[in-house]
Amino acid sequence: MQNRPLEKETTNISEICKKFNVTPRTLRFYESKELLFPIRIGQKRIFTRRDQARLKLILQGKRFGFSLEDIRQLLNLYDIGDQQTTQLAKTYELAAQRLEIMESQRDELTLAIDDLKHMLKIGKQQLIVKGIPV
Amino acid sequence: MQNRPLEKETTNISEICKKFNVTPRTLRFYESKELLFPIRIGQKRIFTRRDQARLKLILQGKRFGFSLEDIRQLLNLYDIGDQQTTQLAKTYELAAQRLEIMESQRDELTLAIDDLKHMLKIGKQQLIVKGIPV
DNA sequence: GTAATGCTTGACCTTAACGTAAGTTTAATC
DNA sequence: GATTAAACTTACGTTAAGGTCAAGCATTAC
Repeated sequence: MQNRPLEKETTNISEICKKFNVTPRTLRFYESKELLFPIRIGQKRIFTRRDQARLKLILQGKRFGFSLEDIRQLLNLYDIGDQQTTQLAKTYELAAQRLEIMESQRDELTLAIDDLKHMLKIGKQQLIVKGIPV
Repeated sequence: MQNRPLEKETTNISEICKKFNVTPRTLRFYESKELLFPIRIGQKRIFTRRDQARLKLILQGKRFGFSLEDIRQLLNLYDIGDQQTTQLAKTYELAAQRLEIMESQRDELTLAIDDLKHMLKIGKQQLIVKGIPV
């Protein structure tokens, strides 16, 4: 009732690469930057469920143009229970700032989308005038 | 009635730098990449109104993570009247694709914002439990 | 035993978007 | 005419996020 037999808890590097469509180099790079913390069996890396969760967030963060360093700091939010109290307040502050940035970013993106839509409309008319099917 | 005396049509590099908060290097770089086409008086650059309009769009585009090369291609939309018909259709296509990307990007951003808000809520409770003012 | 995998570490390479520094021209001012 | 300020060119430097070898273990496959 408390285990989910179909989800492997840990796995090796090549499985992760397939699953998330990244290269080994990327995973090692993220480890070197302290974004992931695979455990070692001998000298091989084993990625835990926690690593996989973090990786998912890393890739998501990248899509919004966050730097790896930004992401590293944000990931601490997920470890919020483990944090020292002083750190916790700081991390909270960071996240709050980030939220503001993201919201204004979304607003601007919305504006840009409207602009682009407008341009497309004009472009479409041009095409129609010239008798090109669109 | 058809001239706006308060808006200078052309201007030199330092004015542009102030106005748009960029460095001369940036402007020269954009010129080298064929994003801007200042005219030359002797060896000095003179930026036209067209250059300024383009620069505005460049800076806007950058904020959404577009590469300069992407932006260069999108800028062609604004020169739509000058375009060859064949190019026009292609550019339209490019812009339409970009619009889709931007819209899905906004959707994801919205999701990420919600996630982050959720995390902040949790973080806030933690802080309150520990008696830290927030 | 040896061959083929799969994983490892190190080291240097790459691209984008400028920064920065050094030396040169040009225009304006004293 | 000399100085100074603003622009210019050329060219090497920088940072982020990996790519791309090279060389070396360790395990399994025969």
